[in-house]
Amino acid sequence: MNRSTIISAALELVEEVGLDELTTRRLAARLQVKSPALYWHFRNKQELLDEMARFIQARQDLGPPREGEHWRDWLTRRARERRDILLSHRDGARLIAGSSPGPDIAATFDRELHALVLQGFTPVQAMRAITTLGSYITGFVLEEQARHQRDELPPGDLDQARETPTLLAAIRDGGPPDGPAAFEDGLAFLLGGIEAGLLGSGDTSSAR
Amino acid sequence: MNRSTIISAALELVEEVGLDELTTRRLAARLQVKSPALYWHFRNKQELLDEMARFIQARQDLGPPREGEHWRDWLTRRARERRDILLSHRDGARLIAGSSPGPDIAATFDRELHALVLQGFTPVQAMRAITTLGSYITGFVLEEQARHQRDELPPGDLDQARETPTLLAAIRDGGPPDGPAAFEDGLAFLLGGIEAGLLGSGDTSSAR
DNA sequence: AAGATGCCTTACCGTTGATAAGGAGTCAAA
DNA sequence: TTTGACTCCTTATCAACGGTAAGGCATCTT
Repeated sequence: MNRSTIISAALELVEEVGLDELTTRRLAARLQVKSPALYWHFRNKQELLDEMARFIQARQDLGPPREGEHWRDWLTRRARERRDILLSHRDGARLIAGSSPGPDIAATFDRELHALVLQGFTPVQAMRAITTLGSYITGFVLEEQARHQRDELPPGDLDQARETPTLLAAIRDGGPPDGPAAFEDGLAFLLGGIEAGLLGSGDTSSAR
Repeated sequence: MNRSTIISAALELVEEVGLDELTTRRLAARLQVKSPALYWHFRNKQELLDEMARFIQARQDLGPPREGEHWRDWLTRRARERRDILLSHRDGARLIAGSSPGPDIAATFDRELHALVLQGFTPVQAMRAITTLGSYITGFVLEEQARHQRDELPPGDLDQARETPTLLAAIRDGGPPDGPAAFEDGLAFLLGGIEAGLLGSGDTSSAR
């Protein structure tokens, strides 16, 4: 038993019972071990959670843009992949939101910045583009998963029909405020704004 | 002692010791009371946390746009105010991210949608604009506050100088990935994209 | 005067993250 | 071959947590 096996077991356990029910004892039991044994491999529970978050995020490395791929398509792929990864793990957004990044993440990040710089971004523009997308995705999936978990007990507050007509019309025409369509629309906002930001500043060869 | 005094005391306590150290016993002690007394007023701790989050969010109601105010300026004010509110409470983002909205929030939301519809948005566009901004702000401040709290113990990992040159250049020129400048840039991305989304769809009277 | 209700206390429960101390197995040096 | 160190786990135990049960004591109502 090493750190990797513990992390894998912990992720499996979260998948089954949720992040709140991930306790050192349950995790130890699943590993056929008593709970203090875990503290030989991890200083404390937070260190385990950090590594779990890093493990999830490490799957996000789609590499540089493909040959001739426009940064817009590449960032789109990247954003969707990131949301998919967070969604594919129960409480994935909560998990990564509460942990520190880690050094290998920084290296990947740097490579991504470089890819954008090659397509005409300044380093600052590249950083802003990626971190803004990151904040958006984290916030979006966080709410998405929180609602999904909350809706197991619906409050049934449907007397609002006359108090929130515009909201109801919006939901009727556009679906709920979370979900794939909402994500895509927000993503389009951001990519459009990033492009406009590029054009606004001096240099521009938006087409590659 | 009623619900309001408890909520106020709880918010003060969070300000002093942080959300993780908000326990029913500490809160009760501050109110000169034993901890089970709280359960007369609240069913459980989550209900208290929800109301705390609602209390914070209730301060966010800057009303409809001013006379002649363009939606872009109004949304900008709204976004900055929201970030300021979250930042003004310790762990503010974590607090509101983990709680359910509440019905009065829905009413405010509807009023905001209506204000945008009056300026040419469809209900769906209005909803998308506001919720996307919301996801971004939540995600941004969440990371901002998490880092602020984490940086009390800096890891000192500065051997990365040659491993992440683009990232370092970006930070040198543009400051850290959180902070006011980063927020403003991301906000500008979103507003630009929202405007482009309006223009892209049929109707357009972007100037009011 | 008698009950009902509101608000709090004392006592207690199971569970949690975490520490201390120690015991077996392995492996290397004397 | 014995000794000691190192690894990795166990047992025992801790203080603190969220939460419940039962009861006490005012105050208000009838």
